[in-house]
Amino acid sequence: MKRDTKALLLEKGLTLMLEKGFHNTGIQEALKAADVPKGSFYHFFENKEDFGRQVLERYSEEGGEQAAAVLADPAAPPLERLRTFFSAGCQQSAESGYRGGCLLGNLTQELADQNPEFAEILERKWREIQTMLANVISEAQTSGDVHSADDPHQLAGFLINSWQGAVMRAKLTKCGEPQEQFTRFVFNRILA
Amino acid sequence: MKRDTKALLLEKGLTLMLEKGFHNTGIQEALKAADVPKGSFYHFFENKEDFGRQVLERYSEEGGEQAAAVLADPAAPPLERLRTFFSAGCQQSAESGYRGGCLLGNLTQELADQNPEFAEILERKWREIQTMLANVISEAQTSGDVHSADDPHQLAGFLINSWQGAVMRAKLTKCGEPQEQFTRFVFNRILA
DNA sequence: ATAAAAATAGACCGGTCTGTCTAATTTTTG
DNA sequence: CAAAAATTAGACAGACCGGTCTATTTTTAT
Repeated sequence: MKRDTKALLLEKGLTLMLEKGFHNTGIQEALKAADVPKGSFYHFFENKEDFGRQVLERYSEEGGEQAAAVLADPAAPPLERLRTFFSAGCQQSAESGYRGGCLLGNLTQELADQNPEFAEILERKWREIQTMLANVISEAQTSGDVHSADDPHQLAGFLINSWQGAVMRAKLTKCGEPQEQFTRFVFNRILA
Repeated sequence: MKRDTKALLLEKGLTLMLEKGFHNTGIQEALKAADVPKGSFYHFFENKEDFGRQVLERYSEEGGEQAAAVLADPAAPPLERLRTFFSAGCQQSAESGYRGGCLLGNLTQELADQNPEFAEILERKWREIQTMLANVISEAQTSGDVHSADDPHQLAGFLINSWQGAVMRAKLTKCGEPQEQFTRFVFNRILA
């Protein structure tokens, strides 16, 4: 039984695309990192775009599961789940040395204007997260943990967009301050 | 008297890099757009990185002047200046058809992990904006327009990062909602 | 065991990339 | 006007890009 070549390629591709972006990541580069010949690549993937799509799919599935495990956890009160969600993000950024950031954010910035099909996928992913957040906010509102009477979906949109801005700035400054600042303002001034 | 070739190249380069990013913009492409031969490019610029730096410099100088004109306008009360600043951003995004976004944000996302020298320049630019915002916030606090007693520089950081997240999402959805949402939450829930 | 299918292997193609080089031309300056 | 400097001109180089193609090897199914 041998190692799954396709999964290995997706894994290496994820690492590379996270740090270097889509255009600046070469197929040969991923191939070399995985020690796999070119023939295999075009056996498993149609072309580079297909590869990128699958890398994104894999990333967002994994991230989505993680997020769902936190945000839909019935054992914790909704506001605490929100805190856990964002502090997990802070932790992950720190663990990676503030490199790479968020693939969803990176590809959005790079491809939103360049590739309509990709853009559609990306927007769908954002909405998935936004919906998860909106549900928790809604719960927190009915439970009284959150006093803001804002529309949950709008508030969720504001949070996820703002958060992404903080992640980007953290990638630039290589420190946790932007994300921690975000957390502080959100939980002390907006929710709460 | 002939048109300044260097300025023309920078102009075309800005347009291209705004929409396509740094790596995905070719020198030949900019040359063709400006109808200028290659010899001129390497006469005016050391290399592609130098070109990118100068494009960024030109963009941020112009943007900085615009921002300063609004944020440091002694004729308007500080809170109103803040409103004007962000609503001008909304308007510019709309006018461009939500294409391109913000060069500072785009290059940050693309180059933060790739080019330390570039990263340093970018962070300096962000801090310039952040400082301008912090000054207005500070004014608004002492004038009583803003009740939040948060540290102006931290609040300014939160605002500019969040705003950038909204700009990115707007570029993806091709609509003004993210930025308008940002404005609503900031002025109704955080300031005010 | 054997036929069919899946996966591996890498040479090769046309195109594009950044960057170099020499020469011609234009502009400026003494 | 002439010498010097600035600019324009574009062929060329070498590397790398995504993608194709044929052949071989490995695995699976009968």
